[in-house]
Amino acid sequence: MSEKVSIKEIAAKANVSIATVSYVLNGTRNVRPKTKERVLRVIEELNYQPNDIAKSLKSKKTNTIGVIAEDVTVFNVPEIIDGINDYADGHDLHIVLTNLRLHKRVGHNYADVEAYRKYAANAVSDLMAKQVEGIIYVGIHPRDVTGLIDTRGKPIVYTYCYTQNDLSIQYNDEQAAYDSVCYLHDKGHRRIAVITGLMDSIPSRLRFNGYYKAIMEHELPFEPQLIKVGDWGTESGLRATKELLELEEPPTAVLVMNDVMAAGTLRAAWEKGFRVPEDLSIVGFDNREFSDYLQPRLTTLDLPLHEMGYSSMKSLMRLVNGEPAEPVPMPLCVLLERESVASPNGAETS
Amino acid sequence: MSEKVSIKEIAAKANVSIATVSYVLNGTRNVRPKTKERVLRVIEELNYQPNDIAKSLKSKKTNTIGVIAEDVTVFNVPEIIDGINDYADGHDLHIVLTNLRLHKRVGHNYADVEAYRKYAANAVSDLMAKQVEGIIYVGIHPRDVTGLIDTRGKPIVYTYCYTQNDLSIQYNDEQAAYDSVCYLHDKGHRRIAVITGLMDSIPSRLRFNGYYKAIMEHELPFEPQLIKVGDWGTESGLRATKELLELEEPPTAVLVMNDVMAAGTLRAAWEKGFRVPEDLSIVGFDNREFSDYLQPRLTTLDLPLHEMGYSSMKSLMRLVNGEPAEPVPMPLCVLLERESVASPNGAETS
DNA sequence: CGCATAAATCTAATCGTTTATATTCCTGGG
DNA sequence: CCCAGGAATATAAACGATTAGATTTATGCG
Repeated sequence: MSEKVSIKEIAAKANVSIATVSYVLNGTRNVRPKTKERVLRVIEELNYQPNDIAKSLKSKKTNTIGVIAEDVTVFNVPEIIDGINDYADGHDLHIVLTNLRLHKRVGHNYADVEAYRKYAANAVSDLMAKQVEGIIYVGIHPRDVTGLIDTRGKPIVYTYCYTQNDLSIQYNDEQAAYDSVCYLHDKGHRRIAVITGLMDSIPSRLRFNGYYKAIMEHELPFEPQLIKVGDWGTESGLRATKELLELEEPPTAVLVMNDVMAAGTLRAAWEKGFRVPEDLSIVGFDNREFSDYLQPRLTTLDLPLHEMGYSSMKSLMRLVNGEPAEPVPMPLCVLLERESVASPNGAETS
Repeated sequence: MSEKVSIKEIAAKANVSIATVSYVLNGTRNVRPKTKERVLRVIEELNYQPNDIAKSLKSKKTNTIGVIAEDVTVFNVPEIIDGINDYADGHDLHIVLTNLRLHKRVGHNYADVEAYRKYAANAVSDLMAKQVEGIIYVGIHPRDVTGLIDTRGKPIVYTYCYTQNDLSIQYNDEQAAYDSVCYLHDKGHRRIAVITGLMDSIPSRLRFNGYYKAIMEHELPFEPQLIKVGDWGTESGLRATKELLELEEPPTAVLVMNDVMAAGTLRAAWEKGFRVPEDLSIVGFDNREFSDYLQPRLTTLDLPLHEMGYSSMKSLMRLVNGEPAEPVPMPLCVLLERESVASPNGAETS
């Protein structure tokens, strides 16, 4: 009912032209105070609500950006979206969210890019039709998605995944692994093992680089038997840890490349009769919520997800506004010290 | 560059009127095959992309609904959004997501409704301006939000929270608690304790109703010392459980009203030397992801979050289409049997 | 008081579609 | 071969705003 009030009705009732109404609405031009007040009153009376659709049509600006998430239910995505929203809120921007629902549609077979290229393509053309100003693509697992998406020249920024030709925001995996090995070294550890994720994944390799670099720099033993390859699952963490603890000379600390596997590590230690952190120190990765409920509470690396989202939006808006892309420093992980790390056998902190 | 092709350019190049182009695009009227083909070819050549903004302006339909989430980073929200998206995908609908970011803005003080009424109001008027067809409001904690939002007559459906005047989709808390007590009874348990959340929360009360009802129906002991009030936090679960286990006659099973507290229960049992499930059976609530990493893996109630989202959208679209609201059966939780429940002391399953 | 000039307001075109209505083009039967 | 009548297509008016440019109104100064 009150749906139908447009500036035309306002204009009629206030005895001015629609242009004048527009001027008072936007302050685009001077309007005599008397007139302005009159118009404002009518706007109030008629409970006028602006219509952004019409505005967008004329102005060719929608102040809307499209977010394509491969799967919003994956643990890191909501926090990234939160960061995107944070920026959007502060800049009068709106988000059209497209959820590809990859897990539900193609299971865990991310390698089969063709299978969901069409989902992405559909999402993109829908968003284009909606005249979004740009697109943010949120991958669920870090990997190279070059060529997955054609935006026909509209700005796009990727996050949590890699791409060759476009801007992509990803946290510094290598640095994080490096930092945590240094941290363990500082605590006095010398035999530091690592349990990786699947080695065909980019972050596994980057994190391993960080581990390797730190080991070399501190001239610590780099022994193949201290390197275990997991598959990101909790069972693999359990198995790998058991192998480590059965070594003649077991490590005193282990860097585990995600918290899920670290949960398995904890269990293995318990089963083998190793106390954590007294006999074995553990650093996890991801700061999953449950890592704080584990026993002991897990020391782990917090991912800068909010910052990634925020930063993606910021970069995207530069592109949207035609400014040149500027290099974005990689967001850093931060080590959360909780209870799963101690100095080994009464060794003193160096 | 190729941005600017509209049906006008198509019309010109194909030597037809814009109306004809529109007809072939929408199949609204018959078009001679020859003409149709010609138009289609030009569309292809010029790489025409439709403009939904213009379409919406004329047709007064945006096929867009607004989702207001109090906080997308809260564990249950993404799954609800996923359900919303699932419905949207199948019905050519789009989602404008507004994230109120309540945790970040007002901390955990949800009681201070006034503090975020303005956020909600802003979100609503933005969405109205964008001409969404309806709104879904996703609360973060189940509570009554009546009067929080004025949509000026546009359809709105609430989920995960309660409201007096509008439609609200919430799962069946009472039934879930009832079912799990019956399940424990079936397993042979007779002394069944409960650890509630804060008792000023609606789900705590509903779940307690379910517990009470089942206890009464099976004529089980209803003793005050078997009822512990927690605060949803893991520490409170730990404390409450210790008290239970220190009882002269401790319970053989306990229903814990969320998995976070249940993690504390597990820890308490371990500290007190009770084996789970041999000496103490535990049923949690929420099916948080980590409940599967606990030791033993936690038997818990899975929340029908996806269904709630899907169902909210379905109900909303009925309203949008002017159909009468129809009663929606409350989505049900489902008990996931894992490892934290067994029959007590060799008692046999009844 | 009259007029130049500045300030306020209005007119009308436009954005990219849809869709009544008008017009033109075919088709086939007499 | 003509014409009625239906099929195909074109014209033009919306939808609700913005914004040049035209027009009107107010202001100040000689």
